[in-house]
Amino acid sequence: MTETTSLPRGPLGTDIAEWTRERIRKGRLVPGQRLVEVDIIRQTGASRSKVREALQRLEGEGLVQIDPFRGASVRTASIEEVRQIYRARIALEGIAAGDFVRNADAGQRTRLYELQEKLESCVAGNAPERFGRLNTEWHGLLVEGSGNAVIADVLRRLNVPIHRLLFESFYNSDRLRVAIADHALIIAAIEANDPAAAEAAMRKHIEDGFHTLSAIDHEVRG
Amino acid sequence: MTETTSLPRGPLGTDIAEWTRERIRKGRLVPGQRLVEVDIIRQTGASRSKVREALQRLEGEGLVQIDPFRGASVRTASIEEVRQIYRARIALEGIAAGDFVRNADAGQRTRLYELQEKLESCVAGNAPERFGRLNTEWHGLLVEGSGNAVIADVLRRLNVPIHRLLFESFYNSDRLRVAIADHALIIAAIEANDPAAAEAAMRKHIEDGFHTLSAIDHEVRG
DNA sequence: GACGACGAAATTGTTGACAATCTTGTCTCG
DNA sequence: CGAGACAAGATTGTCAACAATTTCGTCGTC
Repeated sequence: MTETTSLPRGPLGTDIAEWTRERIRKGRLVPGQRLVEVDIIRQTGASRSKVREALQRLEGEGLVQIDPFRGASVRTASIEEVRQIYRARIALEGIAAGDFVRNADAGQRTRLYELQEKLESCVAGNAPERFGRLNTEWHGLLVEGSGNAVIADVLRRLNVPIHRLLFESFYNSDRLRVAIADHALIIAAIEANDPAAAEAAMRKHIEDGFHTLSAIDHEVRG
Repeated sequence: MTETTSLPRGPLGTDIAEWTRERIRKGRLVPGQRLVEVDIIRQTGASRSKVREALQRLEGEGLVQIDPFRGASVRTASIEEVRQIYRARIALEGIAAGDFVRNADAGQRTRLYELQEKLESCVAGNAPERFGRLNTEWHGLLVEGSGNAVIADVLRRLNVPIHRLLFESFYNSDRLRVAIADHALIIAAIEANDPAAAEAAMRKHIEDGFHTLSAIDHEVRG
């Protein structure tokens, strides 16, 4: 009896968490905004237990902050925290790039190259939204090819809190060109079977990304 | 009215989580063992809501696994997952060692040296239990000195699932001597103000640690 | 004795009601 | 007009009862 299709059950706690996560990502919920349980219940149809479970889950991920008797609110990530997150990304995606060289199979390499070509097509078409999605996919595929699910999981959690910033104006066409050139360097190291070079190129790529983000932040906040 | 001492409240959800976490660490709860809610209620005096909240929190940390209508059980970490965790530690503690050289103040450096001396005294006294605690403290201080709270948090979560293995027979006197020699190399790089060397030494240290652990595991499981 | 159906006990999932606390609007007094 | 006291409403925290599901022992049949 493994038949579990179309059970008349409401959404699970993880579903609510995912739903809220996505709303934060899309900028629908801004930092500091309070997440009232009843509102989420109305909009999702879930029970209060599930909503509370979801909010606690999101607190564990660092996405929201829960104060006693004041509920959950979208947490604001300071530029200093973003810097620390990027430092962690440098370490983790760096080693993942090296491990991609060591562990990725032919299919994964091919898919990486294909994604790179799609990314390049975005420059001409000037499609920053599409670039964002493909870029996330590119980085995700690289980590997947490294064969390390633990690192993949940690990175997923680290990346979420800064998606809001990305939606500001991160992907202007200058940054697009630089990012694609960085990717090309990483791919060259992969094709040359040089883990150390791949790691170094990835580190530089992410560090540059932070510098761009930092400049934008400095500009926005005055 | 910030006076909140001695509120007549039962233990919080986080307290129960901490309590359970500690029991898993100490080996009191073995992998696969089921965590029955009523038992935890009896032993801690907390309400069921709190216990369930705690278990969900622990699931988020990857310490326990929750199946529908079957409850929570201590999750087993395969040797492959441990390998992936160590790979992440290599990346994160490596970069933290480099950042310690860049960011740590004089007091943190001094404390690191003092801890190293205490660790050395454990070799003569043959006190593996004390060594374990001091070693955790040493690594914690190093990450703290790197000035990166995000990395510190990620590492705290990563380290928990393998504490069980450590209690088997990781800290025999041979391993003690090797670990202390590794630490000495890292400290030398710190004193020489050489971030790259500190990172490289830390990477080697953790990689050796995994090889030791892997050998023990291979031996134990036949 | 092995195997499967059956049912009671144990365990987890869900809901709703109530208590504790915060928030907001209003009123009074200076 | 502004500041503080007060009360009503809104929101979250807690708990206990009930429903759904699994687990385990028992019994009957082959």
